[in-house]
Amino acid sequence: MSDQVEAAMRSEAPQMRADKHVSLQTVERLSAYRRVLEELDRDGVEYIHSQQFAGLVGVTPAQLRRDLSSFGTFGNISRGYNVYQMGRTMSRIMGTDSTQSVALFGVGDLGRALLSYRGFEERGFHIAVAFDVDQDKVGRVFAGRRCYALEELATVLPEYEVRMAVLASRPEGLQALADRVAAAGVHAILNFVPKRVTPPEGCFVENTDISAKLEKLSFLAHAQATV
Amino acid sequence: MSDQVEAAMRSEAPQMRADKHVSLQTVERLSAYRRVLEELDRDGVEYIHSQQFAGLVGVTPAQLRRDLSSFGTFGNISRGYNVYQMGRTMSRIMGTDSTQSVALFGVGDLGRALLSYRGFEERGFHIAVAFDVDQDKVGRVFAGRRCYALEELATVLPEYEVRMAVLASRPEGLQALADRVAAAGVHAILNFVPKRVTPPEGCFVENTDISAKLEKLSFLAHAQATV
DNA sequence: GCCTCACTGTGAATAGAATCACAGTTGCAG
DNA sequence: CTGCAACTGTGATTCTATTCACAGTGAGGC
Ligand SMILES: NC(=O)c1ccc[n+]([C@@H]2O[C@H](COP(=O)([O-])OP(=O)(O)OC[C@H]3O[C@@H](n4cnc5c(N)ncnc54)[C@H](O)[C@@H]3O)[C@@H](O)[C@H]2O)c1
Ligand SMILES: NC(=O)c1ccc[n+]([C@@H]2O[C@H](COP(=O)([O-])OP(=O)(O)OC[C@H]3O[C@@H](n4cnc5c(N)ncnc54)[C@H](O)[C@@H]3O)[C@@H](O)[C@H]2O)c1
Repeated sequence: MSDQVEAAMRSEAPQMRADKHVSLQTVERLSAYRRVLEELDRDGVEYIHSQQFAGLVGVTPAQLRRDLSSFGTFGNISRGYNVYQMGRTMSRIMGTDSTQSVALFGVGDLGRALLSYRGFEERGFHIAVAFDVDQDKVGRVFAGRRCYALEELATVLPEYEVRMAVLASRPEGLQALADRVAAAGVHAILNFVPKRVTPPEGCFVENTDISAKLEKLSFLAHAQATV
Repeated sequence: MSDQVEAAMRSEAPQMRADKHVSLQTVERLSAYRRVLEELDRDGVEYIHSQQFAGLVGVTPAQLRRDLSSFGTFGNISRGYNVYQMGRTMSRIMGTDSTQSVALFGVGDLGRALLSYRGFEERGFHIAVAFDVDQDKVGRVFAGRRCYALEELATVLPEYEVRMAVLASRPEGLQALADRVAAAGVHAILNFVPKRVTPPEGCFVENTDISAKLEKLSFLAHAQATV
């Protein structure tokens, strides 16, 4: 093997780590890293140092390096990080390097907005199918995606190879819905319904409570006003 | 003052604290606490202990007590917490005991879903007005709310006494938009656009990145699969 | 080929959040 | 009125995340 090839391998191929513990907070920053890497790649940047990279993402360089180090070693000491290479690696780590099918539950106002959103495809997610309890909606096609009745869940989900689910239904029966979805083989649920869901066995649940965000902001704005 | 009255005051009136430091994580749990208190109140529960309360919210009793203690003392040692009283106090702490006006920027699919959502009013927020750059949308009324051109921002926001803003526009010019909004007197921004915003001076920014949530879930589901 | 410079990856130190554990209180039973 | 049982609020502790700081390294200049 020539020195060039060897050197290239050393500097280009990230040493991924089949590692132990990765903090949840690190995971949350990962998508921000990937987004910045994508922009840099579009701008034709080949290498970037932790200092500038961190500046673009809005974290400290130390934190960036620490986060990355929990997945392996990526950086070339003098040149910094290879933008393209590392973007690919991030996608691989997050499992978004190939498109995954997602199912939507609840084709209301929010559900339809999600269905017509293009951004998910760019990030490796495809809402392949929708479900609703409303008989007026079942059988119809929304933004190209068919809406099924909840009863068809167990047969339809495997058919579309659905790995993740988004809940935009109603608070009533939310836990039961989550349990059914998990039982049908879904291992990750994104929940928009403002009600607590106890994660079913073997299934991750992530909540997005928009009102809660507003409340947090309200508190902060208020608190500052009184200081 | 009779003993009864004195006892009642001691047990019912929360001792609020004009306190020092409140952790951000505590603030985020506050809305969950309030939601549960509301449900309990609807169910006619008068008092509840930290143990059961924590169970309903999904935190440990110790954490609940610690969180509450950073705002003052609420609990009656033997009877627990007064559900109604504490619900009111939570609202007051978060500044949601009276309705606040919110402005929406970007009347696209997501913006319209937010406009027709009833849940915000229940939580003390009222989207009073909308803005868009699209001339087809300016002047129209969406779910009862008028859509203005961005240029009218400086005059319209004070008119509606807007305290907070929601951004559901596009990535282009996002920072400039945030800066303008903040300059018009808004101190808190909820941003749905997947692009980093540097908080303008004196303004809090909270981001909700739905794709990032999916990416996090994808990572978790993947990671578990390989364990 | 060697030297220099500035960068990464990571132990050590610090800051911060969650949990433990209990002193002190209070409602209530008798 | 007294004693008991059980709860809160909080100091002390543990656990986790972030930042510091530097040894070791590689690219590029000469
Ligand atoms: N619209 C928003 O902007 C917004 C904002 C924050 C939170 N949310 C939450 O997101 C959820 C959806 O909001 P929305 O405005 O689209 O509500 P919506 O009432 O317009 O739509 C809900 C849809 O879910 C369906 N549904 C009800 N139970 C179901 C079940 N068990 N399985 C499948 N489908 C079911 C209904 O038939 C309806 O079509 C609500 O829980 C709401 O609180 C919405
Ligand atoms: N729709 C979704 O489900 C979804 C999900 C996640 C994130 N988002 C993000 O939310 C934002 C809105 O999504 P959408 O689907 O409604 O997009 P959209 O393209 O349907 O609507 C965007 C609206 O914002 C307006 N706009 C653009 N620039 C503006 C500005 N500077 N000031 C005011 N208005 C402006 C446009 O005219 C348009 O009406 C996007 O940035 C998108 O990435 C949307």
